Amino acid sequence: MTGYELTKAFDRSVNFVWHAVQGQIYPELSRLAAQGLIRQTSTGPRGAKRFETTEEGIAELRRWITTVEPTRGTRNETLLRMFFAYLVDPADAEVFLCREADEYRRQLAILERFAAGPRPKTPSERASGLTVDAGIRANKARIEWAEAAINEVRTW
Amino acid sequence: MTGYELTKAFDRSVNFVWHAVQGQIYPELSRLAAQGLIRQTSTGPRGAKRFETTEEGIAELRRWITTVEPTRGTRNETLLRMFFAYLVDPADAEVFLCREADEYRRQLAILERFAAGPRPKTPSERASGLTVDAGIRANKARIEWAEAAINEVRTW
DNA sequence: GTCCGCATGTAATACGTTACATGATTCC
DNA sequence: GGAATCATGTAACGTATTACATGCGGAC
Repeated sequence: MTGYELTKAFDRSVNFVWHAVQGQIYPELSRLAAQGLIRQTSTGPRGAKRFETTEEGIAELRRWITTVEPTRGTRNETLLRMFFAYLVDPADAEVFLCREADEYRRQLAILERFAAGPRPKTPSERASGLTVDAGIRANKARIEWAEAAINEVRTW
Repeated sequence: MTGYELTKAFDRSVNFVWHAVQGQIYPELSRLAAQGLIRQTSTGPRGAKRFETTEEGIAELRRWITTVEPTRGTRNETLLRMFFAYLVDPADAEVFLCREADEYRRQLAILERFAAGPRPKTPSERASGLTVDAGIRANKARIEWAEAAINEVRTW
C-alpha cells in the first residue's frame, strides 16, 4: 500500500484494532524501509510510493506474533472517568453513560455490517473475521455494562 | 498519596483501568502541583511527600469527566496479532490464543475476588465497583471469544 | 551491620499528536 | 479554471518507557 492508502485504512476498518494518524505513517514507512522490513515497489501518479513487505518483514511479523508477549497495560478513558464518577452529579454520570452506550451501539452496528458481508474465503479474511467477532462481543458486553451502570447510577 | 503509594497502586488494582510506571509518577506529581491541581500536605519518613487534591484539581477532574469526549482510538495488541494470524502456523495461533485465554481467566479471577468482597458502602466504592463490573464483563466476553477462536483456528 | 523495602528523582530515548506546508491529478 | 481529492513530508510539542542513581529506615 501507499502511505495515503494506509492513512485511509486506519481512518476506516483497521481503526477498531489499531489506530494511527497520518503524521505517523510516513516516518514509520521510512523506518521500516531502512530496516529492510518493507520495500518500495513502484512510484505512481503524484509521486505515490507503493510499498510491500519483504521476506524479512514477514519473518519479523511472525516472530512478533508468536514470541513477543502482548503488552497488557490498559488505558481505558471511559473506565477512568467511571472510577471518579462519584465526584459528579449522578445525572451527569447518567448522561455520560448514555453517550457511551450510543457509541458502543454505533461501533457494534459497523462491525455487524462487516460480519453480515460475504463469508470469508481467504486465510486473511478468516483472520480479520476473528477480530470482527472480538469487536462484536466486546461491544455487546460494553452495551450491557453501560445499561446496568445507568440503572445503578439512577439509585445514587 | 505519595508517589511510591501511587506506583504500587498502579502495579495492583488500578492497573486494569489505567496503567502508569514509576518513571512517570514523580514528574507528573510535580506538574500537577505546579498547576495547583494537587498540593503537598506533609513530609514523612525517608523524605516521603504526601499529596492531596485541591478544590481546583477536583473541579478540573469534574470538568474532564463531563465535558471532554473520551478518546476512542483503540490499540489492541492481541487483535493486531490475530489480524495477521493467517501468516503463522495454525498450531502457533492456537498456542497464542490459549495463552490469551489463560490471561483473561486470571484477570477475571482477580476481578471476581474484588466483587466478592464486602458490599460497597461509600460513593467511591460504588463507582469503582462499576469499573470492576466492566472488567468482569469484558473478560468473560474475551474468554468466550478466545474459546470460539481456538475452535476456528483448529479448522485452518 | 546487612538486607529489604520504602522513597524519590532524572537522563536518554522513543513514540504519538497536532498543525502546518506543499504540490499533482482528476473531475466538472 | 476551480474544487476536491490524492499524496507526501516534517517541525514542534507532549507523553511514555527504560534504565540508572541514590539514600533512608526498620528488622533481625
